[in-house]
Amino acid sequence: MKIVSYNINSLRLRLPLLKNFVDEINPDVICLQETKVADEFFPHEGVKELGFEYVEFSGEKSYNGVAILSKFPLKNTQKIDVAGYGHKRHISATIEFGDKEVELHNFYIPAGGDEADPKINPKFDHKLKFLDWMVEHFKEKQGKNLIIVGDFNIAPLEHDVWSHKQLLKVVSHTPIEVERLEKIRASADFIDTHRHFVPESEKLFSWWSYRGKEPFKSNRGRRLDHIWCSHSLKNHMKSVETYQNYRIVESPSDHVPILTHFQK
DNA sequence: ATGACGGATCTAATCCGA
Repeated sequence: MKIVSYNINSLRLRLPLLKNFVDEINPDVICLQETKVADEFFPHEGVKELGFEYVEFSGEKSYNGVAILSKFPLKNTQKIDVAGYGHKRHISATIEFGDKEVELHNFYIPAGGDEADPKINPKFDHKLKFLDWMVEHFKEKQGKNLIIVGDFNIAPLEHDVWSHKQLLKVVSHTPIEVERLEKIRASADFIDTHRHFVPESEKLFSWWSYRGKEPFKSNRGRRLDHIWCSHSLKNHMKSVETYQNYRIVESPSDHVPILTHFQK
């Protein structure tokens, strides 16, 4: 089972790009973030042409929005208004994987604004509340088969950013966020699937700013997108991919698709 | 490198991302 997480930054605009990706990679499940489309305008036809029979989504106009496209049935779909802000940033479903029932959660964690201080920056306060909610939520789910993916908007490790020193005070890499993320990871003993396969000493990015014409020239990227699984799936992990070339296609998202291949 | 870009929206100039 190939599971993809992709912050697509407008599903309708990038349907052709997504089609290319699906034709090239043939994933079984795609979790999208920043679909930027209200549910009544969801592009059903275009998505159907991608070849996914099971589609669930939770969107809003202009901002946020998440979706799961799957070749396997999606059961018990849930859309949670995390921390009560009314944003469409979560969708989950249960998928059968061999003899296991896997609970798949797709998150678009708030970016958090500019200032890493919840007292003066309501967006950072929102981000921390969102992360705290996740800690409590997954504490209750210990022992389940879990896969949680998405744009977490946090690059936790030194080599998840282009310059650890220069980004220590930049939202996405501040110690306060990184500690919260580690709490979530510990809450249900998750494995960071990409770092399971890619050594921590190796730079690994999934996002590059739109500013600057050639993102790989300076390579000032960050690893903001993640696929985690519970230990019960550890022996099923086969490989991971980060499709960096999708940052330099025509009209790219500022994020690239990432993939984890689980085998039965 | 706190924005030089890019997306969506009451198609102009504004909000937002990270």
